Amino acid sequence: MKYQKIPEATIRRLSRYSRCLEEMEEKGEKVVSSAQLANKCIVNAAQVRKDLAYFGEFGIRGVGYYVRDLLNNIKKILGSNKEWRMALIGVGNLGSSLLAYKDFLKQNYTIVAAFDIDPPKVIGRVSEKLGKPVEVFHINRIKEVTKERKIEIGLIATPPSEAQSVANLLVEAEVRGILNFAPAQITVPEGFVVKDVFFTIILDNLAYLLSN
Amino acid sequence: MKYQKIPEATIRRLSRYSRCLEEMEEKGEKVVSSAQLANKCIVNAAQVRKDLAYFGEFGIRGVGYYVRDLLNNIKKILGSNKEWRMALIGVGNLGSSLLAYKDFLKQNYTIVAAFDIDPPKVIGRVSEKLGKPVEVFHINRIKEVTKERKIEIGLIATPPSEAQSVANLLVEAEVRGILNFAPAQITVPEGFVVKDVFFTIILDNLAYLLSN
DNA sequence: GGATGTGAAGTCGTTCACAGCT
DNA sequence: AGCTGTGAACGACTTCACATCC
Repeated sequence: MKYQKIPEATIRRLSRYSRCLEEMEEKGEKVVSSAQLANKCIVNAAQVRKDLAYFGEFGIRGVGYYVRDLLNNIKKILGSNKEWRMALIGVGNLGSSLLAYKDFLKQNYTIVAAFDIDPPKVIGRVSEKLGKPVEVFHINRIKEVTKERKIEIGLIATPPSEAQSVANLLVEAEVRGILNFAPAQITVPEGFVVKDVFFTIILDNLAYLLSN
Repeated sequence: MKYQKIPEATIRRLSRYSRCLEEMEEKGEKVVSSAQLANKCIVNAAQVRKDLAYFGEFGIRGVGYYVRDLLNNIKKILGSNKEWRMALIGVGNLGSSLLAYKDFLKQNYTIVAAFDIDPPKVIGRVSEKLGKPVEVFHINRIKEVTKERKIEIGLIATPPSEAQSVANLLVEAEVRGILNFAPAQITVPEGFVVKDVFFTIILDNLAYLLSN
């Protein structure tokens, strides 16, 4: 198949297929058709096949897809087959919630360091994941520590007013991926990636749908 | 303008315009052009005008939009000009994070009750919002309490295995809006609305972009 | 003059329908 | 016979370009 630009929506769906396939594998199911998977994820069967076709041919005509193989392939595509090391910036209200909420992370995403402008005030807080506390450093050690701990993703959980300057620090430290929880528009240079998690937008969306 | 179906994306952008306009209003800016607003939200100026055009004519040709008027109009469209009363179901790890994270909510979204299968174990936990604790009820009182407290939105923060049955209870209690934090596919009847907040999907998306 | 509101064009994503394998 | 893989049709969203109005 010749190259095409891959829609964002396709990537999101792959993530959902991934979760469904994990469930199926646990149940011991060996083979799945695009129709079955589509049904489970509430999408169109052709959509499933097209999504997969962007990346190769993973199925067998007349049969379907081997659950385990497909799962492995999708994880490889998504990059979720590797360990991702993350830093949390801003250990306030939201930040410490994220540290405490161990299910926030699937196995392969780990917070390995945290930063704040006032680390002493928060030194007692820990992640419960694996029972291991997460060290909280002063924000001015961000470059040094991210290097040392091979951090690839930063979680911004500061007040919105600080979000852009924290993003700048992450860019300087060559942390290429940012998950932004602060309700502020932040911009980064080419080659860096920001994904926003704005509860407000989702709630407003819900409010709109409820109001008609 | 004749009726057209309104894209979801338009609604999400309105929410962003809303936040930008609030900032502008605080700064005392009176008038804004579609180009300025677009610039601030990183979208196309025609997009801004088209988004607004779905709902009416809010601008003045040759001038632009009055910040305050536009903001009020957008809030009215979104339904974010009213108070929304919410219930949290599942006061475990994630749930108590949501209770503790007061910035999670803008002024007009309030958690007014929480539910769990084991309320005594969590009775001590409170929301810090306005310093008022949030009462935790046993899940079997959900119908009664949502009625009494006029709850319109439910936040599902249970383990994924319980998400669908909790959704069923909310439907039965005529809570029409659901924000689902549990990584599980849930379905509801016509007339009800579910919005998912899946951190995993967003992280996988980030992982994909970083892996190319 | 200058910015809005909007039909038309363009781009992107989804669904259909069927050829091609197993 | 059955299900995948995919070109083509369709539909949805975005951007352009300009007529319209202040």
